[in-house]
Amino acid sequence: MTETTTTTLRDRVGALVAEAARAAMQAGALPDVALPDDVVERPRDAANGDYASSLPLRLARSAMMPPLAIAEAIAAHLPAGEVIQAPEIAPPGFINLRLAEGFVQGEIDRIIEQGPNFADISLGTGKHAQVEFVSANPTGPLHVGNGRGAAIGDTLASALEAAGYEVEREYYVNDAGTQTDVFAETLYARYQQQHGLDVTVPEGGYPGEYMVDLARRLHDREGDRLLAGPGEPPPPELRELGIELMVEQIRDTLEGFGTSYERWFSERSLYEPASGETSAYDTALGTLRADGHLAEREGALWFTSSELGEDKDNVVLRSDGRPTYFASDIAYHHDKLVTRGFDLVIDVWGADHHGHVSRVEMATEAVTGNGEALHILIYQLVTLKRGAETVRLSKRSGEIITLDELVEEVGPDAARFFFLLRAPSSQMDFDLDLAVKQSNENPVYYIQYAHARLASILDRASGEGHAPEGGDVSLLTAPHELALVREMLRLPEVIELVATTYEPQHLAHYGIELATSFHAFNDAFRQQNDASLKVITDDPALTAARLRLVQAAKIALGRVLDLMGMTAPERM
RNA sequence: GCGCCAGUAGCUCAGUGGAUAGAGCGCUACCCUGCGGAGGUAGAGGUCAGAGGUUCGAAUCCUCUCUGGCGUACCA
Repeated sequence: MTETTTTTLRDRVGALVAEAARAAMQAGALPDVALPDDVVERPRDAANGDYASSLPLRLARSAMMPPLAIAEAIAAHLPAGEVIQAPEIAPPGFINLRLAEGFVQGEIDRIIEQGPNFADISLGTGKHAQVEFVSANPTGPLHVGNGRGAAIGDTLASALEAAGYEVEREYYVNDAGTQTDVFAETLYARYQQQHGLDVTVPEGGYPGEYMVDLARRLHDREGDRLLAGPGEPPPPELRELGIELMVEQIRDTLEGFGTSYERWFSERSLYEPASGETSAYDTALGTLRADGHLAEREGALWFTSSELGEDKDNVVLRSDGRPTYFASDIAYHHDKLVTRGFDLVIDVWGADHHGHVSRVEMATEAVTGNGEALHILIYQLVTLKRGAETVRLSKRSGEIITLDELVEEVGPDAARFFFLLRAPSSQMDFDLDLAVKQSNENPVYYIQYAHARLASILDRASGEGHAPEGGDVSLLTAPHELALVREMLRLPEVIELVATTYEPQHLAHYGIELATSFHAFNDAFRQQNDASLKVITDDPALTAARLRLVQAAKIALGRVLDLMGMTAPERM
């Protein structure tokens, strides 16, 4: 059994350079100076090696030596080895490192051994993480903007899993606030209309047509038993059933988008004491009160965040005695971090909520003492366009484009990938006309096509009696073959990057680059007009070796697609 | 007004203080009796919004200005 390496290759190479630097210090070739954490990076230009270190440039000041002299001192203690070739020094003070050919070849076997676990790292081993995302009010269908949150949150969760965390995906259901009152009133009006009553939707209610559909479903299911007397408010059960139906609809939409959750967390449950104990709300507010973070003023109860550096205080309990959503948020984060004890909690919010970030962070720190564990990820809003025309995203505007409609038009894979390509912090335009018109040119197909081609080659080889088993990877020496392996070896580093920056777009861009490497590899024979460069050739040993490369590439590409929640088709 | 996020190729966008700033789409020219052409190769296209500053080195960090999005409720 081969030992599984769960650090990244970058860390391994970096450790070699750091060791060499320390050896140079011990030998007196270099003054004893502190080393930075990261000593190697991936150079932009492959001509500068697989990894490069700018350590000499960075140490020049503290070591009081010219960068090139430092580079030579380090390089002298950095011999060629199993992993890297002899280093090259490049002005003004870089040490360029190339992976040893034998090492690159051997990694093919290791990737096949690891199979679907290839690229797992141990960054989060033993830690529990929670990613909460979408969490839209259950008062209407999900729109396109929610899709961005779903793609980001789900992929982030997958990347954290690959990084070793135990991850829970959670949807926070706002079933307790004033918006659900408005929802219930609107639904009740539509429900009454179903029974021929002349009632209008209340001022400020939800005008959308979906409320009519919802009322019809309610009518079909429950008949007229939810009708109250004239002038009476909607019965509580109607609200419950309405929210239930809406949550079901949202769950269906997300499943159709390829996203499912471990847990649907009810806001209302924060106010319900668990078996004779105090509720999460009482516990959290009690902590704040005990620590002197609450003050009564103007008949309301305030979180005195201005004493903690915030520009103003925030109401937790209104003068009419009803808690605000902020109060729920405090209790919710206490539950996440203290009651459930997650080591890492990521909230994925749309930019329309960014005004809440600092106060929730502050309150979380106050109530848990562990604010560091919370990371609130803000994604900028999606501007929806039809050609040049901007479509507003709002449940209250006339036209809303639902996530269902988007999935219907472009498919879940393309929709997810489109969202994942953009950094969360970047505002993005989503041109519906373009998405439909150019769906065949969407980069999602570029990646999936590469996967289908890989599968096809293995199929064909199998039909002709070839198999990857027993192939000798040391026969693979062509540049386009080794370049493909090198590209695969980046995946653990990409996962580490996503799991530490919480920015899933790196995965999407990497997917394109890996597919590009494969397409270039696969078309080399055609470009060079040389049939001996094909995978399946007259040479059985070479064929078997190349099939191992193809098998490994299929594993790597399949992993990337899986992390993004996309299908990895065997044929298209 | 104040705060947060952004401004990079014609368009949509990547870019972890390092070497000649990239991709897709669009455009130009090539490569098919094709292990799947939804592909490959090459090319044109840039004042990294502007001005200062920090640094051996800045698209990246800091300050200011301009432009856009969002927020700034006892709404969510």
